[in-house]
Amino acid sequence: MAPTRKNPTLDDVAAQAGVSSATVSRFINNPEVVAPATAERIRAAIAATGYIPNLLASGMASNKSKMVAVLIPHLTDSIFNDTIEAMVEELSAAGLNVMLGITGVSSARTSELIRGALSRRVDAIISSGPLEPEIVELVRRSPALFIQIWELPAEPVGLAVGFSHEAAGRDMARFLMSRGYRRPHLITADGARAGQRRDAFVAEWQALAGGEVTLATVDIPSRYGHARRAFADIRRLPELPDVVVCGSDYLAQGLIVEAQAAGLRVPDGLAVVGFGNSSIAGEMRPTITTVDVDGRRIAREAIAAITRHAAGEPPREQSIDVGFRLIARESA
Amino acid sequence: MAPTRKNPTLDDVAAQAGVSSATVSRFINNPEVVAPATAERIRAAIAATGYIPNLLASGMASNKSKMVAVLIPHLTDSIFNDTIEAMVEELSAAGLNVMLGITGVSSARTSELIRGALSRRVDAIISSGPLEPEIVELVRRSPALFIQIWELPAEPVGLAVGFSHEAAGRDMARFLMSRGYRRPHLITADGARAGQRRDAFVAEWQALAGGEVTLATVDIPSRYGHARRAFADIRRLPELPDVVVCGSDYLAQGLIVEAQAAGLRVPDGLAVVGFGNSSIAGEMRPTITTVDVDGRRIAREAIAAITRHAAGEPPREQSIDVGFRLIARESA
DNA sequence: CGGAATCATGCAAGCGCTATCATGCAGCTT
DNA sequence: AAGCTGCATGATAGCGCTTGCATGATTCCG
Repeated sequence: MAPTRKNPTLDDVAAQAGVSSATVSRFINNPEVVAPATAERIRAAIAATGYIPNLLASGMASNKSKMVAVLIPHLTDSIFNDTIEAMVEELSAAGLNVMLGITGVSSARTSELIRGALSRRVDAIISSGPLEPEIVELVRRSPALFIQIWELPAEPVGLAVGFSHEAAGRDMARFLMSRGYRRPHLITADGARAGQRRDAFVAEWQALAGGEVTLATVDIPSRYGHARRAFADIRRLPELPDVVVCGSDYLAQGLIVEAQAAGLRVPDGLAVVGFGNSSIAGEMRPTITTVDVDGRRIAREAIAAITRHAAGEPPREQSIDVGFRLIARESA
Repeated sequence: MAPTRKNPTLDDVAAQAGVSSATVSRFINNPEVVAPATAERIRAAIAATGYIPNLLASGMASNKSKMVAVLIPHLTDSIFNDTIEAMVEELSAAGLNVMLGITGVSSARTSELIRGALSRRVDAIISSGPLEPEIVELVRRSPALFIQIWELPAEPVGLAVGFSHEAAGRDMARFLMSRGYRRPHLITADGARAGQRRDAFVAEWQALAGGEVTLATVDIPSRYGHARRAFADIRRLPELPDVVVCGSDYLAQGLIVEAQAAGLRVPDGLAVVGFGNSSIAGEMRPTITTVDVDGRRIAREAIAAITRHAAGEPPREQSIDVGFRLIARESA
């Protein structure tokens, strides 16, 4: 093992460069405020000493950590992944580090992770899903910016960046009706957002005087693996639906595979729609009709807000609706 | 907005409980060393003040951050996701927070992220993939434990937890040969590990006096979306292969879909094998023959090592081979 | 050409915690 | 009863950085 000699500190660099540590600190955080000649000496000193800044000390002194917590329900087969990948990339590009938490479906777990994030004095927390009331209080009085994504609560805790799941459900109902489908079957993940889409779909469908809607629920997340059971359940219905509305493209993909394996043609024998416009949706055979959500835009809006917040600017708005786009493809 | 009054500190809690801050600190880190009665008073004081520990200060004073960096190439369609999800869960359970970095294919990006992690004085860095030589040096002299996963380099920088990609390639060659396949086509992601598997496969295949092996390369990660082009390329080969060896189950899945869409039966018309035993592999129609890697075991071994390292124990070994398992299913 | 304005830098006081050492007080032993 | 051991707690010195204020050196302009 190499000798773990102590890390060089700001003072070491300062001594080497013949300036005070304050100047080195300024150089690091704001290079243009130091004189060019000094800057050059400091640059050289940093290289010579192999200095690595200590962000713990920095965060402690400045009371900002340049870190943001990203809390997601799942990683595998998640409809969120594009958003999260975009988020992490954009955050890194903005010089912010990401603290990742996986909440599962438990709001207790979420609370725990939020506490942890607050312990680290994160600059912002990006989350989604239900919150315990006491944690809302905690978050409210913390200086960290709280951002809820993929949803637009009536009263956001901090900022919300998402879209209306009701509108998405409603639009899908109209779309399928206009395409001539009459017996939709909804497979919904057991969560709040999916429930909103489902309820809005059903309400709109009935308003349009459509036929009976059958419903099924799967565990969160709505994933490929649920397809076998979901399809078996469909076969047991008294009357076969003509279109299946899935909570994710992964589930939709699984259903298509099952349907085809059972000898049904998609969409003629059974149509299928997904949700999220995951990369597979456009590649599946048949390509999957779905709802596109611009994850990268969500990421960008969130990060712009964080940047403004960090600069001390007051929040501009409480929620940002990034909308969604229904993409009609081959599967329905 | 709620009044952002200052966060209570250890001293506030101490005053409230009528003890010194040192005792409160001890209580937090090691509850059993304080007298039960005192402990109770402190517990009450923490609740009363709404104290949230400041892990930045803690980390700075103790020189350990209770944070580990996890660096992965991708999030979407990644063969790693199960491992990462397990990793994050197990780390959280062990009271460690996760700093996530997405490296892409660039080792420069990896270096940058490692520097960032070192800046935060992480207790460990979990990474995979190629490293720039200078960063190896940096990591070597840092007190953080460096763990390479999903591979077993000849000379690990710190600890390696993975399996032999050569062995995996070799075993797959033997398996396919024994099944009677004669014209394999390999679709390999453009990365080191996949390359090792490919080379070992080819070498073994030739040693077994098998027929010609055709090769193709796709971008990292080896994902579903590559399937269309990959399949089109296969059709253009002078002679159709009898089995396609894919770099991931996602790609394998895509190929099966393409093959079926083209009227080929899998495995009779064209067999397909994947890699990684992702959740879809066992659910696809036909189910996918693949290589299983125990991601959760990798996570657990890594975390056990981190825990020991944090406790000051010397490292037990340089690399841990978790092996792999070839799972024969319907697709080949 | 003198005083004001501007600029680059230094000084030093923390930020909130941990860890070492010291201290006082019980409970034992002989 | 005197001395000792062990335990629970207190006092305190940093950990490495940022930042407001002070300072000295330039520059500017009437």
